[in-house]
Amino acid sequence: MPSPIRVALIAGDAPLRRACAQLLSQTPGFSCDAAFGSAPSALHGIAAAAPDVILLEMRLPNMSGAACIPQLKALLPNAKVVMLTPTCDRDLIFEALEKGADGCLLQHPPLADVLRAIQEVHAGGAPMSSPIARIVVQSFQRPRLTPAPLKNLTPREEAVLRCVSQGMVNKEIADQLQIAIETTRGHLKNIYAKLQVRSRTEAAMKYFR
Amino acid sequence: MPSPIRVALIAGDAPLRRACAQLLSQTPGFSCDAAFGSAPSALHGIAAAAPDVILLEMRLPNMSGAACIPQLKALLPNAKVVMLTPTCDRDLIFEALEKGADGCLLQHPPLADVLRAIQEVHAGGAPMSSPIARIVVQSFQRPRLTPAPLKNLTPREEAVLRCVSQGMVNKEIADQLQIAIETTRGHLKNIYAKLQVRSRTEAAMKYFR
DNA sequence: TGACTATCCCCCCATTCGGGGGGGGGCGCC
DNA sequence: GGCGCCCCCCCCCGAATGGGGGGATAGTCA
Repeated sequence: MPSPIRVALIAGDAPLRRACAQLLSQTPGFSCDAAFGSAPSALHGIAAAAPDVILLEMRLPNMSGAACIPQLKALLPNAKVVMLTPTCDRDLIFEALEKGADGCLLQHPPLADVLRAIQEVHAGGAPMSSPIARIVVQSFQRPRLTPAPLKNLTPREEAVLRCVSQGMVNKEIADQLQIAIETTRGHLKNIYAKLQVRSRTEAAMKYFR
Repeated sequence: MPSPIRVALIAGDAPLRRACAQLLSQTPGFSCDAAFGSAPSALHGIAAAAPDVILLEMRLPNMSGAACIPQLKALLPNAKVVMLTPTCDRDLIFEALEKGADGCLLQHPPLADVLRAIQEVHAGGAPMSSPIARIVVQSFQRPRLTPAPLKNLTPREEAVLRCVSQGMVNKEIADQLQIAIETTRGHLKNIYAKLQVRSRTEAAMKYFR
């Protein structure tokens, strides 16, 4: 029989913490080795518990849960971090993932799912509650939702704009595209008009938003 | 009893197609209304089947599966698309998600998971096989590997740069930050030096890489 | 055939930009 | 107290930019 998955809890919400701890202690294959109510106490004591998986509540007193992920990862490079979020707030989720969270669950509804999520993250997966997974997947689609407004650019104009977005000046663009500087400027004027902007920087930002 | 989830299959791999179709037909709550071996035949006949969920193999003869997602979505705006991918190729996965896939499964191992994935995607989730979810989550972490090079900017310089990246000209930045134009220019000079760039556009692109 | 568009090139002109100087005052550190 | 850094302001100057004209060629489409 494999050794249990060692889990640590960091949650300001005491009932949640107790419920998780109890669940983990009572379920074969899991052990709850540490539970903390705040980020500082966790950062101070968690190394001793050496957990495989850390359940981390997003909203902690004094400190965002996401903010302490890097420090947790520094202390325990091999531990997996699963966030518990009260809401589907995009910014919250993205911040946590960017900081290095390995999974992200809604903390409200089914605590039973937590067990499967722990197994999954421990096995190298990235468990996410359905609504969160949806948000994450949609974040890939958004960049493509607005190709139309600048798709009325002609191929040549697009090429010019691509050069602009690489920081080239008009002369460099002209050389690159083998055209006269005046032609480059002509294309740029059209681009500005079509994109409703006044400067190359604005155009570049629209191109690479 | 709810009506079954109507599923359509698009897969060049005949054994896979047969296995899925059989599984779906035999499981209560699901129905397999259409199965196609290629993208063109699917695009031609799928509207009649009006599926709720489309299982789409990534590698199709003549055409990438991802490439036909937009057309499928155009034909059936409410249908959810779940990709079946033979490998964990990053580019393949990201392409599919960007084109509008709602979920992504490894096609090899457990066909049983397909049923849960169909339910999940139909309920508004975004089912992903563990390794794929992991890749997706990790894609959020990489962008943060390079915040340092421009973190040596002072707070004021960062504010100026943020304004620049919104397309503002020096005068507007000065007004916004309540400073003189010459001060704005001074900050900009420092920013260019620190970021090793020669123009506001280049700086803006580095800021919002 | 004419209308339309994309692509290319040229002119002028006022403004802005980038790069180079020069200051000052404030704050923290050694 | 000196030193470094940040923040603020000013000068000059040449080049780049944006906005306004103009026109030429070629291809598509009705």
